This record gives sequence, structure tokens and C-alpha cells, in this order.
Amino acid sequence: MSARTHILDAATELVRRQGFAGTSVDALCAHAGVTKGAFFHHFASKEALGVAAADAWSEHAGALFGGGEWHRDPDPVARVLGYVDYRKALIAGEPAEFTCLAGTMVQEVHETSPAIRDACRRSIFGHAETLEADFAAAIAARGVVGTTAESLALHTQAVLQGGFILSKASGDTAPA
Amino acid sequence: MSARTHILDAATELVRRQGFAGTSVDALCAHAGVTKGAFFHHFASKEALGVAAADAWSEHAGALFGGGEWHRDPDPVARVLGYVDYRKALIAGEPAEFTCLAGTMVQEVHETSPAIRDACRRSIFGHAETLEADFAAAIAARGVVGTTAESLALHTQAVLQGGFILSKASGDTAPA
DNA sequence: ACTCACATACCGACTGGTTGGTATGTTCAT
DNA sequence: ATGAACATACCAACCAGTCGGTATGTGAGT
Repeated sequence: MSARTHILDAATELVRRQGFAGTSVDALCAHAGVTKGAFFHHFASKEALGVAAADAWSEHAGALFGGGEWHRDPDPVARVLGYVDYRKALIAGEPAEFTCLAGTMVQEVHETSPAIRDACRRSIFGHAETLEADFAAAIAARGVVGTTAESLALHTQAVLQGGFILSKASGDTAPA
Repeated sequence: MSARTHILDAATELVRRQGFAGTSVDALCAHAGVTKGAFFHHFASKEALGVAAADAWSEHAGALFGGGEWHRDPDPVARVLGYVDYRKALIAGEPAEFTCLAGTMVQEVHETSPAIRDACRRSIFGHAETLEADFAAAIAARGVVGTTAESLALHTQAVLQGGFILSKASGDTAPA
């Protein structure tokens, strides 16, 4: 595994634990087992690392939720419930292990770093978009009125992000 | 207004905008119009300021939601809806103006500062508790089964916190 | 009435360590 | 021999926190 990947992994872990501003480049390098020279060889700045980490997080989410077996269920309602069950199963252990990198980062930097904020927005809203098709089919199958697939998908993301905050505050896994 | 209050106000604004680690003591002092000496006279450390800011936030929320006219409605369902409407009305302008200080802080410091984390937990969960009575009455009035007032109250907080994140990420007020 | 001992509120220069970032190599596969 | 991938040493700015000092009370003893 390359130094770049090591740094990205370290960023994913440390930022989820201590936030972006609370994680220094030195700490990142120490945790990744690389030197500062390697860091600034691969990333022009700490901000660039933040953008790259958010992008890597998007890919990570795509790989995690793209290949699930629940996608093959012919019933769209079952597909949605399969997604929810899978997410529930992921919520275990320490907050740093199941919490969302993009959600954590965007809280701090939404005003100070537009580049990172946009990368986080792409990650969160992009993931929501991948859910829309199943939601739309499930809505049609059940004849539900009064909501759109888009707003429902965004609502699930809001509940998740908010649940992460509550579990960080309480040290518990209540949000599920 | 005392220097202490000025510092607390500055903390509320700057931390919501840039996060806790991203806000230096110098920046706090400059924004509050006080000196470093005044800061460390009133607060033993930056962490102590964080705790005090979260506590002040709890009081702020109590004052904001404690005296609403919707509380006097005899119908518990209307009381709940009144609360929701009031929260909706608060969500306007920039994210830093309607976003939750406790939710923002606890994301960063939940692992590094137990004292601040506990103060944030008290703020969020304490506010949820104030909603439980109305939720319980509304559940009873409507004959709803399958949920508890506590889990519903926490759910509303999760949706709010998550909505704040989405609006910070998108720069929009979609969460309502 | 006076003053002495003590407390509170605040000032701002200073310190030692940390920060993000840079300059200058070295190693090694092509 | 060239360029990508890394290492080492270093820097100026900034960080949280300290410290000696001033200004303004405040209550007790005389």
C-alpha cells in the first residue's frame, strides 16, 4: 500500500476521532508512518488532503453499499429495508468506527474551506441520490403520497448524521 | 455586559462558524473585545470555556423554548406541532445563525474532552427531555402505538442535528 | 474617618512548544 | 539520466497558557 493511501486512511480515522482542525499534519504523518516530505509530496496542502479524504470517502461508501445482496431483491420495499438493516448492522463499536467522515468535516470547515465543503456535499448528497431509485419504486409500489423519493432519501441521511451526533454525545448506540 | 458574557457570546458565534479547535483563544478575545488576561481570569483553560459555552447554550435553549405561546394550547398534538413550527421559523439565514453549538462541538471533542462532551450531552438530551411530556400526551391522545415519547423526542433532535449538517454542506435551508 | 488586608477584574508582554509549509536532498525503478 | 516517491532539516507564524502588574472595590479593626 502506498504512502498516499496510508495518509488517507490515517485521515479517515483521526478526523473522525478529533475533527479536521484538531488533527495536525504531524499527527497524520506519525499515524500513517510517513514523513512530512511524503505528505506534501502527495498533497499540496492540508486542505487538499481534506478534499481527497472526502472524495475517498465517497468511493468507500460506493463500494460498501454498491455491492449488497439486498439490491437484487425484486421487491423495492425490501430493497429499502435491506439498506436500513445493513446500516443498522454497521452501527457498532466506537463512534469513530461507524461515523461519517464527510458529516464531521463539513461541520467545521463549511465556512472556512469551500473546497472541502463541496467535496463533503458531493459525498453526502451523492450517496442520497443512489438511494432515490429504490425509494421511488417503493413509493410507487405502496401508493404513498405526500413525499418525494428525493426528500425521503435526504431525510434518511439527516437522521443518520443526527444519530451519529447523539451517539458521540452519549457514548451509546441509541440512534438505531 | 461583563467580559465573561462577551467571551461566551463570541464563543457561541465563532465555534458555530469554525468549530472548537478551529477557533483560537486569540480570535475569541479579539472578537469579544477583551484581552487574554481577561479570558484566563474568567476561564481556567480553553476547555473550561467550552464547558461554560455548552452550559450557557442549554440556558439559551431553555429561555428560547420555555416561554413559547404554543405551550398553553390545551391540545397536546397542537403543542408538538407548535414546537415544530417554531423550530422551522428559526431556521433562516446563515447556518451559523440557527445551527446547534452543542452538536457542532461534540463532533470534534467527544473523544478528546470528556468534560465538554458531557456538557453537550446535557444540552442536547436535556432539551429532548423537555419535549417528552408533550410527546407522551400527544401519543396518548392519538392512540399511537409502537413508539415511546423518549425515542420520538430524541428522533426529532437527530433530525434537527442531521438537518443542520446537510444545510452546512449544501449552503441551503432544505432540511425543514 | 482611616487604613490595612484581601479580593476581584482586567491588562499585555512573554514563553515554550506546535503549526502548516518549504528547501534540499536521497533512493530507486525505468 | 530522469522523474516520481520519499526523507531530513528547517522556518516563520501561531498556539494555549503564564506572570507581574494596575485599578477598583470591600469589610474589619481601630
